[in-house]
Amino acid sequence: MKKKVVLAMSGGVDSSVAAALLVEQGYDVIGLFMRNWEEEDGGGHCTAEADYDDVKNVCNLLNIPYYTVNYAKQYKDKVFKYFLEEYAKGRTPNPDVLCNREIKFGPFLTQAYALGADYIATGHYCGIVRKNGFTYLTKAADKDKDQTYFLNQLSQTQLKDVMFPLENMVKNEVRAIAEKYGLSTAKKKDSTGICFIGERNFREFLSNYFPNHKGDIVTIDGKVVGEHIGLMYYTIGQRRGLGLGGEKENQNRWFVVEKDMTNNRLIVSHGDESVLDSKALFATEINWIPKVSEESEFECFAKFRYRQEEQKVKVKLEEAGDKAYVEFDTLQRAVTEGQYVVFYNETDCLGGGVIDKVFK
RNA sequence: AGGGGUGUCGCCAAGCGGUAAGGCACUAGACUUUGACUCUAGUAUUCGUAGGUUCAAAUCCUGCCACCCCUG
Repeated sequence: MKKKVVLAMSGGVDSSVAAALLVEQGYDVIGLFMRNWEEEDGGGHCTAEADYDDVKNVCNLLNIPYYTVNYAKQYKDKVFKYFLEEYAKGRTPNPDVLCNREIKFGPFLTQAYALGADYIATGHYCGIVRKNGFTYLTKAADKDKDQTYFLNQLSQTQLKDVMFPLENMVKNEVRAIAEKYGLSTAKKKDSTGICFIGERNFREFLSNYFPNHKGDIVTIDGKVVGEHIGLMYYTIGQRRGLGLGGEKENQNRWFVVEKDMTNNRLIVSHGDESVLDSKALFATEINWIPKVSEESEFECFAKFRYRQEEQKVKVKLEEAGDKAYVEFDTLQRAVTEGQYVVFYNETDCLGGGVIDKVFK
């Protein structure tokens, strides 16, 4: 009896190739397409349609069944609500980390099991290893595409039956396989932007949810140099979008140093960037994979944002590992509250948590 | 009212008779399953304005306008 795998298909190359590989490996594959975002601003919801068309094409070519599910409500309640709340607090959230925890490995998992899945698969670039009764999340073979950062919040239960068919693949190979199979997605551009919402003018998008609350842009010394359109539109270390020109004595680019929520002021500087450096952070809501360390203090590596080199850090656990102080080996630029700190050793993703406070 | 100074792209700012540097902003791409960062490219037929001198003016001359100082 063939093992049944339910695969999350987005209509991109990665999940398309994952489907082909699973079929090749002799699994009984079912494709599931998620539609989690209802357009509210009139604009084209045609992308989701086009993506679903690709899913259909690929599934028909591979001769596997496919279904579509809609978790727009769950997405809104569990991901988007948090996203807006965080912005309202002046933080910079990472909705995609939650999207994985709450949707792709939430209702989707349930649905997959309901369809009789033995395994659940996605087109993520990351690996999975099972030993000693635990499931480990490992880094992808393609170091450049590694997506473990976004999966740092997954529990053992969620990972239990997960497969990542692309774990040993490099992007080029994936493209090549797509070509070989003649998949309609072979040359499709990688999708970017917030998961399910897609790439868009971020400022314009946020403006649908927040009133413009203008205020002063001031330098560290308190000199007013401009006007901002609302603090939620900016994030620490940001340069573009400030609209600030050069000054006679200092022609360097301006950047955001801090968001003063109480006074509705955006603090900026230019030139010396060391004001953005920090030496430690305090993280909350930490999820450890596969389980919390037995030592309350240890060294490992960490990333403070996706696509960053891993940094050497020292972790000091608090509250049974739910929270932690993380000290950096070297100063880090623009570590931002609301983002995730994700821990690694040489081979595995050890989990991660929300950056709640940053220490300079 | 008198004396001095300044007016070059949204912001700074070179140029000072030979046919508009540069930086920042901005725009567009690249990169990217968050937001950022980063990278590449583009961006003044025109120099406050009206005349004049000259083969040739942002650069010289004159009037006017605006702004900034100082003196009353």
